[in-house]
Amino acid sequence: MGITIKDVAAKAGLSVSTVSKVFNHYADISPETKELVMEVAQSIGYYPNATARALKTNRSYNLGFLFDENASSGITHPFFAEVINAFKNECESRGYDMTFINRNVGQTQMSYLNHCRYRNVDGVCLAGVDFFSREIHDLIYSDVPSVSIDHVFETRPSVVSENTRGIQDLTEFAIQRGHTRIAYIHGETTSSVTRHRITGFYRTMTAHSLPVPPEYFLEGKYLDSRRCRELVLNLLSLPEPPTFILLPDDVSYLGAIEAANIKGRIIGQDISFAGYDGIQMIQYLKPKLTTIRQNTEEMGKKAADLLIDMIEQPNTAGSEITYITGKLLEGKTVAVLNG
Amino acid sequence: MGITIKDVAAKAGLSVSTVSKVFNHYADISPETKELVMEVAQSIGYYPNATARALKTNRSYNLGFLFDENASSGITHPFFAEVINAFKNECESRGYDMTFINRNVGQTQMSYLNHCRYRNVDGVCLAGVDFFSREIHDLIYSDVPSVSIDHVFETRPSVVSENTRGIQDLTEFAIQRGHTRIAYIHGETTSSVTRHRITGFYRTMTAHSLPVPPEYFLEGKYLDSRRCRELVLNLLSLPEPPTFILLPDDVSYLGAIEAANIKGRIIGQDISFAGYDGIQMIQYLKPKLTTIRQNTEEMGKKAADLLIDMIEQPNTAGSEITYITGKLLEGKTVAVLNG
DNA sequence: TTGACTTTCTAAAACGTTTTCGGTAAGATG
DNA sequence: CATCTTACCGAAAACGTTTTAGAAAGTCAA
Repeated sequence: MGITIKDVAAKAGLSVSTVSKVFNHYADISPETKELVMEVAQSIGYYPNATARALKTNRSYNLGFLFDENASSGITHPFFAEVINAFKNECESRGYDMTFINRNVGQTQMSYLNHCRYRNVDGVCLAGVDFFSREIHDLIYSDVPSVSIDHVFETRPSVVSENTRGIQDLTEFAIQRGHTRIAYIHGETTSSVTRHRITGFYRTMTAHSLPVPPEYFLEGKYLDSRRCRELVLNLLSLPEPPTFILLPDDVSYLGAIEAANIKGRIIGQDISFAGYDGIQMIQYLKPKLTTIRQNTEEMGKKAADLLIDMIEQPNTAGSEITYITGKLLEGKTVAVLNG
Repeated sequence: MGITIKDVAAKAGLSVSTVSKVFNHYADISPETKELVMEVAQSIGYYPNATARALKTNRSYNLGFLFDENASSGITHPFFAEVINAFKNECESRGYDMTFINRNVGQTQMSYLNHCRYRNVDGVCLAGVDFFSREIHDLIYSDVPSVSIDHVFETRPSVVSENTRGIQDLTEFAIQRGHTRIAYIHGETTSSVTRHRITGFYRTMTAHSLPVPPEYFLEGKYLDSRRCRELVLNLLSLPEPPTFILLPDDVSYLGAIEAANIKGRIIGQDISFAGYDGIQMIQYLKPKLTTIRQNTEEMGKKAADLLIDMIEQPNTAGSEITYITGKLLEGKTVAVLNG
């Protein structure tokens, strides 16, 4: 069909092997031959075929990205979109392409592991999945190189954002400004991200000998502003409402604003909020949200680098954990009570 | 390395050809043999290798997605993210995977066309690129099947959202509510999307014999709320400011809100706005934005279907244009002047 | 001149499939 | 019983590469 290495060989009057060697930078090729081959290749528009190459070398230069199996938000998720984008950019600059790994390929169901094998990906990056499922387990403990984001497996490298630290900073920030009645609407406890954040929260509160009454500690959902709205309404209806509320994430702030309006509270005065993620679009809201800006750029890039390093130097592959620190973005949503 | 068809053949006591035929649903296989092969394959965890298959059949079951070459927003773009997600989901349910096509694979620059050939994609979908560039031209007029979103090439099928209609509806909506001083901050004129929208705007204004003074017609930028803020400020500082402003898109509304606040205008009373896209997150803002909700789900799905149909039935491949109609979402940002 | 290196190239096998073309055996037909 | 079908299976070539092992020709020292 297309132009193959044979065409180049024929036109250059050389063997296929020689042409191949030129493209793979072998040493035993004279400069003249090299130049000739390149010229001919250029002139007839030859480009090596990745599939054929992959078949022979068992290297596809294709990386899998596995995330969000329930596909509720998918690529649309503002936080993951940024991470994926950074991952993709780093892949590309290192010569790899990226393919999404999923379970339903056509009619037939396929395990993640099989999908990886089927596509011959050189490695796979996991983010935002159910890290405790059997399927993920099978994949992680298989021979396909992998790296996980915001979850650590003992045998694989991982990139995790310092969630404990982030919530600690936020809580500390509130306390420094005189808040003592601090509530936390956290995300789903099934994820380790949430558990780390909860740890950070309790740790800080305890350090300052502040109580956390059970009605101040609620399970919310990530990215669900409607649910957040309800929970904030509940909190504000309490006989003794909190003065500061930690939200699951930035998107939840949309619901929090509504709840505050309904209750006639002025944000940053009568009630204080903090989010998590540092999503660009949310930062445009008034009042500007105090939050932790996650370094998504770094997370995606680092994940790609770890994965590719592992692929290219399998001997040096470890299971290191790379911590990415977020940054507290001070907005206008936190009242100063001890002015 | 992995488990191959040979292993299955050996264990089942059959030839490689027979096993292959089972997996490709050939007719000349007895039910018993079929079952045996499936059983053995299952038991040793065999899955056909897509690369080998691709090499032989010249079909990779892999689709390229090409978008946003300058990578400014990339996958992060709220509108494209939704389209891509829908495209991806439809691909998957029809048995295809998706790979992003770009230009910089490793150190070496590679044309889009070469990247497609290199990866052996069965087809490619284009969205949000510079449709007038040479590179895109080369790709579109090559033999690799393609479909474009929001731009039409005569020789290829395309999916376009009814942009002219959308702006028409919005403008009409404003006029019906008594607005006559209507300004339009449009996006970059390099895209045909913008040009269609502009057509819709002028057409409606002219139909109602309403003037469009030059100072009411400004070139903004998509997704740039800061720039929008400046332009809205300018408009509101005019001796005779407009009462209604069409914004480039929903994200721009963030800037518009700021500008209105600065100028002390109450949105939906003193000044009216309309956006475009219908992005979920923006809909949570107060006051709720009147906008056109683009049917991104349908756009992505349809693009995938067109592309796959073209690949699977090349004879029936046409160059039809599929129009996707948006839906006017009535918010609270438009004042009624003729109440 | 000879042997030992170097340098540069090539032949051929291999990667894991698909697919064409036959082949064999069993059953059907006369 | 001989022949024709039919149903099922396999051998082998091919897809476009990479890579190993070695061949051919040139260089150089003794």
